[in-house]
Amino acid sequence: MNIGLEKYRYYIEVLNGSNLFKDMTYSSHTALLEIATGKTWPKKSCILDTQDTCYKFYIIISGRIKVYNFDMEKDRYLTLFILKSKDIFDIFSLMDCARHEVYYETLDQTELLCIPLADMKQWIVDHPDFNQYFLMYVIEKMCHLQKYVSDMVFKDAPTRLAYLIYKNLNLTSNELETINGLTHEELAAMIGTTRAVLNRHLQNFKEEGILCLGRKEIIVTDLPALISKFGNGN
Amino acid sequence: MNIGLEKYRYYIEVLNGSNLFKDMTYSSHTALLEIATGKTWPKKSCILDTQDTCYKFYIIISGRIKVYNFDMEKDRYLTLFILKSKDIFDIFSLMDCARHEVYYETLDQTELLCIPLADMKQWIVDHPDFNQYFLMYVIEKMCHLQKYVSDMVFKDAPTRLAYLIYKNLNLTSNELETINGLTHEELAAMIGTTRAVLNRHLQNFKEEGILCLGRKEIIVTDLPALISKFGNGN
DNA sequence: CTTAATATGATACCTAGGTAGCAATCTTTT
DNA sequence: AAAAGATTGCTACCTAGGTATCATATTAAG
Repeated sequence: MNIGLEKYRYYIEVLNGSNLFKDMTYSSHTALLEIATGKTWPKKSCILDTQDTCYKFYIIISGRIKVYNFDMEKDRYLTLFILKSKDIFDIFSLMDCARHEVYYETLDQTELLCIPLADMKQWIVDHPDFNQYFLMYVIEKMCHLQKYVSDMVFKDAPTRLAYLIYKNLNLTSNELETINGLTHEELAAMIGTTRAVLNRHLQNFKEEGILCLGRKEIIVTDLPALISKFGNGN
Repeated sequence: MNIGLEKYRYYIEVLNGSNLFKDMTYSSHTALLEIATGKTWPKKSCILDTQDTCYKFYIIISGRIKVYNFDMEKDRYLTLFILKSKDIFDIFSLMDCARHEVYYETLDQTELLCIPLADMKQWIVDHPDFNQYFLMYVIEKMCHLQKYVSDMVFKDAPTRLAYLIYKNLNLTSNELETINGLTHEELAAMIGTTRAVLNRHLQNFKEEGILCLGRKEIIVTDLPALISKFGNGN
């Protein structure tokens, strides 16, 4: 990679802040940046047109990317994860995993480090310590999926919605993070329901004085009441 | 471990057959069996009384163990996986992962290798190649959860049921594997529904001539019709 | 052998949530 | 400025699936 020193430092800083790369030597980071290319994708870019993630591996520097899968019959999609700074993808192609029906799309303008898959694999061979952190990372994502399944089965939509908002609420600033600025459509896809249903429950919460609603904006006005909506089992 | 040669060979054979341990040297296996104890658990044993999986790691030799989580409010459980020969658990405690609400219960009499967690961690340090296979293993499980979530959202109960049966059907012998001999309650927990609903759809399938039902037994009589129930999107 | 526990089949009822459709804003593009 | 496209709010309707409750078989236990 041939870039300005400023940018280089910035990338290193992000790597240092991530659980995946933090405990590595400076030379490991250098070797990684050596094989990486900085890229910027505009909002709403769809990635993984099959070819792409088959040959490239990505580290997110800034911005958000949703990982979703799409159901043709119902013409609906389901968001599995929202990836942000310090996240990586695609885990599966890195492991030569079987076909998995997952798509990627940027929610913001997104900066990434792009690394040819073969180079990344070689880097991992050269830095075997990484496997351990990688494992932790994958297991963390797996925990999320596990809770996702059980919430879909046991919790109703209002409960899932309340929890989604709470989980992404910065309790200090009282502002939403990670899911801020998303449409109702996007939020619905994050709790496995449709826009209409999500809106219904948002309106209910609003009438109960729990939320204020604006265009692409949710403000929590009664936190205890919000918490009581999902209650103990979380 | 101090056991008969016959049993020793049997364990080695299982390890050789597993994706997790197959590509290892004989001495790696020996080192593993050195720190392991053979155990047999009767049917319906509940494991992970918190203490247990915190300090032990298990490799399944024979039998089945369901991994489930339980919802107090609804008094229902959801089966996430069924582990069998060559599977391992608990992944999470091995990685010092945060609390996760998952329980284990044997479905059959089950033979296991039991290894103190600390010893297992040390063994992994001594055999770093393992991390790679472990990663593959975890990602495989993750794929399953991913499909689980999206099926819960997009597919109705009959579709999920048909697919469950198909996936566990040995096409050569026309016999069910892994889910054979389970009650309707257990089967329902595998597709995130209740016994009543599952039974309803089983009866429908039966009337359509797709299945024959016996006590703890399902026989597929019309495979093409079964397949048409979940159709293309799988 | 008797009793208790488990497993299945079947009924009726109810509700959460999915669907369709439309109008009113707000934004972006032409 | 006008037109097209998003985004949101709201209505009415319908259905899959959850709940509750029995009645039978079948198996296990005392």
